[in-house]
Amino acid sequence: MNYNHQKIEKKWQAYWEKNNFNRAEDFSKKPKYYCLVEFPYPSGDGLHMGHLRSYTAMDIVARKRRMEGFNVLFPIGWDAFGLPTENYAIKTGIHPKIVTKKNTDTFRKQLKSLGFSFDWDREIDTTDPQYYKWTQWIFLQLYKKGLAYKKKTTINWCPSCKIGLANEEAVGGKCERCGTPVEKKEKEQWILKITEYAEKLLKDLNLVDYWEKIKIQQANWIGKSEGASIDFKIQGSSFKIQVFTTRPDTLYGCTYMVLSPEHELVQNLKSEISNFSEVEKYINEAKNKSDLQRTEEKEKTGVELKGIKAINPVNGKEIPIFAADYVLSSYGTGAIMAVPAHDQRDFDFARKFGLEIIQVIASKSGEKADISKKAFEEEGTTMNSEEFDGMDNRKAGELIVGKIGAKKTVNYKLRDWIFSRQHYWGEPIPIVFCEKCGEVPVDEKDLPVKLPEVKKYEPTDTGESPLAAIKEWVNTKCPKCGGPAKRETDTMPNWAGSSWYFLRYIDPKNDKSFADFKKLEYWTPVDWYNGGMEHTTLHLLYSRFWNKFLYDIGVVPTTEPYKKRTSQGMILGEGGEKMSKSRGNVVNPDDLVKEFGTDATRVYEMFIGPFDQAIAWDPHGIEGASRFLNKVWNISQEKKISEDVNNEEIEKEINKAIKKVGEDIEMMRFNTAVSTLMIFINKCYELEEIPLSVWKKFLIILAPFAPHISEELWQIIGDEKESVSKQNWPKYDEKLIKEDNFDLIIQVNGKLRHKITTSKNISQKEAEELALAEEKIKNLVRGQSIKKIIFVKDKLINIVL
RNA sequence: GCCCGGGUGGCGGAAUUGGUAUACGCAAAGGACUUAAAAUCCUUCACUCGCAAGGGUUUGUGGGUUCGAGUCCCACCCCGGGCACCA
Repeated sequence: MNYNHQKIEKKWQAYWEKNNFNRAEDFSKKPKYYCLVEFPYPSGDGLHMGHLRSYTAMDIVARKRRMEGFNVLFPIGWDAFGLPTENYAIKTGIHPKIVTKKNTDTFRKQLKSLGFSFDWDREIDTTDPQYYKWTQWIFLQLYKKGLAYKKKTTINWCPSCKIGLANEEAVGGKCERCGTPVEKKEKEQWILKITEYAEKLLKDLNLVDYWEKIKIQQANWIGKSEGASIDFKIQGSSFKIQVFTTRPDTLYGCTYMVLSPEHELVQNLKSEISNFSEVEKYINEAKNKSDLQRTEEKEKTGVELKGIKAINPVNGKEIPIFAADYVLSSYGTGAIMAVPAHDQRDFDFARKFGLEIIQVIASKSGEKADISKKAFEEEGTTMNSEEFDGMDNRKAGELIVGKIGAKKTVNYKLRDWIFSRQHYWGEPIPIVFCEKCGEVPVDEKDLPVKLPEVKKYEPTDTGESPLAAIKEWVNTKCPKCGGPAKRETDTMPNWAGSSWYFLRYIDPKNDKSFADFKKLEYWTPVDWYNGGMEHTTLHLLYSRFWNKFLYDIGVVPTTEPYKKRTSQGMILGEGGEKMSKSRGNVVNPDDLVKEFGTDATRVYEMFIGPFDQAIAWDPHGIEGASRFLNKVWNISQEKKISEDVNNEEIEKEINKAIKKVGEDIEMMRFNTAVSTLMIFINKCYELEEIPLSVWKKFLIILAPFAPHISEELWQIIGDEKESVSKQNWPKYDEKLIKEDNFDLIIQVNGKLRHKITTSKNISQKEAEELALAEEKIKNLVRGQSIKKIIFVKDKLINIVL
């Protein structure tokens, strides 16, 4: 018989909600536990399977923590600013606010139908002016500390959509929306100085318990490299070229220099450069190249700056200077010392332009590494380096830095965060421009700067935000002098609201500050944060940065926002491809809930495979989860479950299951936790009678996975007043888990030949006697001499002939 | 190119420190119940030789260490993810 999941699930969801089961209590005497999942972007498509995987996992953790006696905060909200909503508004003319409202209503209904134990009293929405008021407030604090500044930079420009795109919106050099190759355009942009925190963001990874791969990805993104800053004089000029290098040991092999096309020295030296028109032509070509073209090009290009020479500081040699776009203006000093013998890119360039290649590092063994076909980039022993010859190259590097009086420096790949977007549906940046006073921040008491009502959301031809067209909004008064001023019309990126949302959950209705400090002290840091791997670099880094900044100005109590970070793998479509509408392989959670029930959906989501790996959806797989729950139901209907029943065997099994399921949840090995529950139920199925205490323990450990059916069956037992969710997580008895007997494996020459059940703790001698007494083993050993015997206690005996 | 993962039956996957490979689930086949179907229950199910008892082979490929390797070491191949002219 199948149980009626629809009826049961609705019943208990209503019960939990009515009785405030999931409410987190500020300042409770219980120990606190803050479980966090990434809040969804409420798209028109509704919840997808990825949300389910992450939310189910953390819901299991949250429910287990409550049973363990913690005061749990498990909140949810909406990261609702974003392009799809804006695009929809452009297409339909419906205000993004209305679209957002509709979508969040759908999401809320879906999330509730799945029985997630969120504290709905703390629901937040980044597009709510009462929320983004504080996003703007944080921006102003950054501004006041000089961490937000305006600068002309090249942005990604989509000529078809006529809009500036963030790097993350220019996927593979193409516009995310229309696929047109992205061009470059110069524009004044707001930028946040995240690089100021590069070292802290890197170093403090030691303070947190993130999965190792997440730490590695963060560290790679920050990309610290240590080296030296070296000045090269320009012959007959007061200008110098400063370079950053990680290989000062190769300085004797530096045979030319390269400036990035955008380097200011190229312009400064205009009058000295004899072929300037040629140089200018090259620079303009480079500028107009898209990122796509620039990376697709295999051949190196460049042009020599004729008429000027640089001087290698270590030996006074004159060397030529080039401008080439393989040198990036955005990393280091935008200029390099080129060592073609020991850097493949320089090697390629030198070959093309017929430049000198001097080998200065030999391989460790001393022989000259072959540099006829490619550069030798490994460590080794110095050569052609005057007094530094024959040394370990790293040591020589130190000495060379000393000789020329260069400085040791550090560089990061991490770039400052471009914070401006030319969109409507984002937080307005709270700055005005006064004719007299210049750039002036909006007064904090005037926050929020609300988005104005508009009729059209199309971007303008000039690349400005649609807000620029709203004259009555743009024209304002200067907060300083009261004179005429204009508002900043750019808005903030999506990442803004999500950089601090975990703080707002702590005090979501506060209108005096973004959150009360005492409450922050009680709840922070987030104890466990789970989310997608795709947010490891940007979102995770941005929110760590904001939290660190807020810590530094004394408004949050912890330097790191998240104690622990884990990540779920993607749920793929049936064939192992990404789920997408165009492929038609999207699985809708609503259908699953309707057909199989929430509990079965949750159980299968967890059983489907290792949590951190990508897994293809199997439409039949969920039937297994559904059958399992039906079995659980049927046991409660058909078997005798009573206090009068005793069964040591099943007692042992439940203790094993408690241990395994508990440990598996902590390690996010949900698939084996579910399999443990299944094994236990299969054992019960063979019995006629089950001890009541055992059955109760089972329902408790089942509850985090399948909370609805567990509640119903708990109620059917009828002798407990409180819900199963209010029970204590059971303890297992180590003594009961221990087996008295075990299967002794008997191997001959390492091959399994026989096994016998015997009592634990037998000695090697006893085991030998047992093994050699077996007829089968006797036959195998007969006529040969025993060389040695390996004995592993309580496991095996191996007879080597 | 670099950095992370991963490769085990027809499929998703299990397998503490090296110690019974293939748990659990799906699919499949046979059977029971049923007028029939669904549901449920029972049985079989890595490959292979054999009537059977029993034997041989097997964790991407090739080597190695070991009494013993899915697990450790070396080389290589393939797949997924991230970064990518970062000096």
